[in-house]
Amino acid sequence: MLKKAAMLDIRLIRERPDFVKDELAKVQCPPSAIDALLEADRVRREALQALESRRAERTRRSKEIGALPPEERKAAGAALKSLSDEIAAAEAAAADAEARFDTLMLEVPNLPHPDVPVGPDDSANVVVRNVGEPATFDFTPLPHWDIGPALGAIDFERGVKISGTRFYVLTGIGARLQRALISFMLDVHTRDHGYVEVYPPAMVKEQCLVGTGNLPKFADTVYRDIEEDFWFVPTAEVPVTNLYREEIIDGATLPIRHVAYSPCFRREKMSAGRDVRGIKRGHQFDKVEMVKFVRPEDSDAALASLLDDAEDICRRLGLAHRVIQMCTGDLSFTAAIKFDVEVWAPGCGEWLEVSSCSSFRDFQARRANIRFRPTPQAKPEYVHTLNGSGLALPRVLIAVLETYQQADGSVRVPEALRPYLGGLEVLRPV
RNA sequence: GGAGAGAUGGCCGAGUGGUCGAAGGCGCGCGCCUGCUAAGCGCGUAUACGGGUAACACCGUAUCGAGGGUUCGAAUCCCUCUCUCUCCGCCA
Repeated sequence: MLKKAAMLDIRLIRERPDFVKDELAKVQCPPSAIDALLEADRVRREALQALESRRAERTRRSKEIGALPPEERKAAGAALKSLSDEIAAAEAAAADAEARFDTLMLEVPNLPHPDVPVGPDDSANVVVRNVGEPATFDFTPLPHWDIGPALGAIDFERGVKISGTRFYVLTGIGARLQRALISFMLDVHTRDHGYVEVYPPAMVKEQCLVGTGNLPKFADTVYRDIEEDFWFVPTAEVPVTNLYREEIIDGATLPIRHVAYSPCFRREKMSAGRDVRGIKRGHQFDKVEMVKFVRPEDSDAALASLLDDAEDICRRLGLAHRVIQMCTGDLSFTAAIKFDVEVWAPGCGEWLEVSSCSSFRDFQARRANIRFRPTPQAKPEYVHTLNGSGLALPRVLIAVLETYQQADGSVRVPEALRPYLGGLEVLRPV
């Protein structure tokens, strides 16, 4: 069966090509991509019509043969042989046209949401708000790559020894602190924010990556096992969004809100040589991810609350943070609108992205074919999908260590985490 | 990993080469009838793409786990694969 892999609605592109071109220009997609797509669509439809009219004829004449007495069928059938050959050729032509169309279709990025500021690159991103005062010190705060080893919490050397560059080992209180953070976040989201926890596979089939938009364009950022054709998830967004792939969801169950803890694997080829210090950017890290499936009319409100759910973790941990809205030029391939949450890390002196909250509108739903019935009798419609980290672990760990460090090298444990560490109040150097 | 069984519509379940997108039942929807309820009766009840329409209607094609093959014609025959179940082995 020919796979329908629409990312944008081809009907919208057909009917309003200039509008689509203008919008995509804002996300740095050239208009020629749309012209190529429209041409491929035209070729595809012609091929389809040619094929279908021949098939209709064959069906009609074959049925006539079926009505004949058995002894006459063989002779009557022989006359249809050439028609069948024609159909085979038409099928091949249609499959080619379809494949060409699908290829182009999958490489067109999402349309930006009208609320997104227009800009060429990250310089035009907008700081939406700052929350909390950055921690101040009467001594020079240390970066986590000094604090961590001193606490016996991070072992960089052995991480490199066993797995190579961009790997580290959390040890003792470090491992325990990360586990506490994971439990804390999952509890907050499930208990107070209404998410249903899932624990998904970290290895998925190729089709899942297409659904979320990682493939075909970003294959070089994902690890895979060639022998079994498994792909290692770069984020829980992939398995969780694909939970409902190829499904028609009962409208009454929307919105669906999931939160998932998972390891994440990234090749980080694009960032070679950058952020090599510390645990900020590794090939493997842990993350708590929130994913929502909502009715289209609810997606704007759902994004606002998703963002607030992510920020709530920062608030409860007492981490100074800011919210950045991405401009059109800095939007990801799949996002229609996106806000990043960054926490302040006073030791390394930088804002760390701990969450990226996006609405994909119907972009992923089209690719993954996730629909819902608005009412029991209505035709299925695409859901809107959203997701955001809630939050990314190693960076929260960094922010906690650096924010709560004290002059003697110890680190206070934020109130909210103490129940998860048996009441422990201070981490002390070993 | 070894052996066997299976995969049909929302569900159950017929169908082994032709008029089958698929009997029958259940469920569901609409209507009728019945002074409640239950039963009964009639009609309807998948998805996608393309054409068509102001929008409906309507027309065509595809889909009986997936892919390929045989044939004028495949749910039905052949091959490959996937998944599920049972037994054995192995494990967390």
